[in-house]
Amino acid sequence: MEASTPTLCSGMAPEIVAPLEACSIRKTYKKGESLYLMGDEPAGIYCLEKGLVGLVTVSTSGRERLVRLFKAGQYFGHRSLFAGESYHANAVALDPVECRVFPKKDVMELCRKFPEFAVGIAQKLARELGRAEHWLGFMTDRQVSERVADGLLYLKAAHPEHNWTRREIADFCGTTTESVIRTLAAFEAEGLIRQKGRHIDILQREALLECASPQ
Amino acid sequence: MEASTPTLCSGMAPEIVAPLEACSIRKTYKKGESLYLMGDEPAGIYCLEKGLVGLVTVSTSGRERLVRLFKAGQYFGHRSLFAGESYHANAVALDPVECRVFPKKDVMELCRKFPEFAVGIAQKLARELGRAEHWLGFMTDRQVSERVADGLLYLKAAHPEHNWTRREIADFCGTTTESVIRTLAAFEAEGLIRQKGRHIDILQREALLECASPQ
DNA sequence: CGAATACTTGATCCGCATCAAGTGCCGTGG
DNA sequence: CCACGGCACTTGATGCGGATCAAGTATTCG
Repeated sequence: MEASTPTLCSGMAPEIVAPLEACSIRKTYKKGESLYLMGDEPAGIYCLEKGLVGLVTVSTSGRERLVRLFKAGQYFGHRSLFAGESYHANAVALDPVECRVFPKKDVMELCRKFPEFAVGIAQKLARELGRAEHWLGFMTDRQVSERVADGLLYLKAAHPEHNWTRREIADFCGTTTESVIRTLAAFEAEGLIRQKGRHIDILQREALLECASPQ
Repeated sequence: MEASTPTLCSGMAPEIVAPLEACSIRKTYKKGESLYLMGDEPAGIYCLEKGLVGLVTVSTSGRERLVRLFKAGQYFGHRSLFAGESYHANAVALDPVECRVFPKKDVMELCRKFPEFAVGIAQKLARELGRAEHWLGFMTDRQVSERVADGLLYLKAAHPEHNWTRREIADFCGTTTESVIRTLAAFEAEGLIRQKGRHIDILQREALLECASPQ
C-alpha cells in the first residue's frame, strides 16, 4: 500500500551526493532522547541511518500524540524547513538512533540545482498530508477499537522490527493505554492476535481489517 | 498568523505565466457541486478565481469531514498530483465557484524549468501538513466546546465572507450539528458571540481563545 | 409557493476517559 | 548479586461528555 520511501539523495548522481555527504553531521541518540523540540528553529534535514524516530505533539493538557514515524532510510525535519516555520512537534528516539544532519543551506542549494529533488520532497509531503487528513476523519468517526485495529496493522506493517508499547499504540491511535489494553485483550479473546508481554502477533489480518472498518 | 498564500504563478515572470494561462481551462460550479471526487485521477491544479471550495472526506459510516479550505487566489488539487495518488477527498463548492485548471503536464514542466515553483508547492504542502497534524492531536484531546471555539475563530478569520452553517462548522470540528448548536448557544449566553440566523459575530475574541485552550 | 434543507430543543444511553490500586518487569547502583 | 525505583502493564469501579434519536420550527432556494 505504502510506496517505497526515498532517502534524501536517492537517484542522485555520486558527484552530487559526495559533497553533500561531506558537509553532513553524524549524530547518535539514546532511546527516549529528543532530537529536537517543538518551537526549535529547523537546522536542516535529518537522515536516519539506524533506529526509529517518532514525531510527537504535546497538547496543553500534557497528552502526547504520535503523528508520524521514521525508520532507517527515511528523512525528517523537512516539513518545518520547507514551511519556513519552527518545529511543530518533538522528534523522539523510540529506539537508539544514528543519523546525519544535512544543513539547511545545502539542502536549499540542492533544490535550486536539481528541481527533481524539490519535487521529491513535495511528493513525500503530499503523501504525509494524505495520511494525516485520512486520520483526521478517522479520529472522530471511529470507535477506539476500530482505531486500534487499524493503528496496530499500520504500525506492525510499517515498523515490524519495533516492539510497540501499549502507550505508543495509544498515543498513535488517540486514546489511552487502558483502552488499548482492553481492546487488545478483546482481540486476543477472539483469536485475532496473540500477545505475550511486549510481543504482539497478528493471527488474522483479514478479520482485524474488518474490525478497523466494519461496513 | 497564517502567512499570505501564493497563487499558482505568483512571482513568475509574465513571459512564463502567459503560455501557462493560455493552456488553462476555465470552469464554473454551482454551490454544492463537486469539482472532483475521491478516487478520481488528478487532472491538474485548480486555481480558484472566485468562491470557496472545501475538501471533504467521507467515512464508510457516511460522516463527512471538512479537512481543508480554499478561497480566491489559492490553488488546490496539488496534493494528489505530487503524491502520484488519486484524490483522497471530494472537492465541493461551498459557494459558487470560478476556477482555472492547469493541466498536469504543464505544471510538471514548470517544476522542471523553475525549481522555485516546486519549492513553493512544497512550502504550501508543508504548512498544510503542519495544520493537519496540529488538528490530529486536537481532535482527541479537546472537548467539543474547545474545538468549536477554535474552529469558529479559524473559519471566521480565514474566510470571513462566508456564512458558515452549523453543519459545516460541525464537519470542520469533528462533531455533530446538534453539539455545535448547543455550544454556540452556551457561548452566546456568556456573551462571547452573537448569532442571528446564519450570521455569527465574535464579540470577545480573547475569551473565545481562552475557551479553545484553557490552561 | 412548496420542498428541501437548515436549525433547534429535549430525552436517552453508552463508550471510554478517568481514577484507583494493584502486579509484573527491567536496569542500575550499592 | 540482590534490592530498589521506576516504568509498563493490568483490572475494576465510576461518571459524564456527547452521539444518537425524535420531533418540530424556521429558512432558503428553485
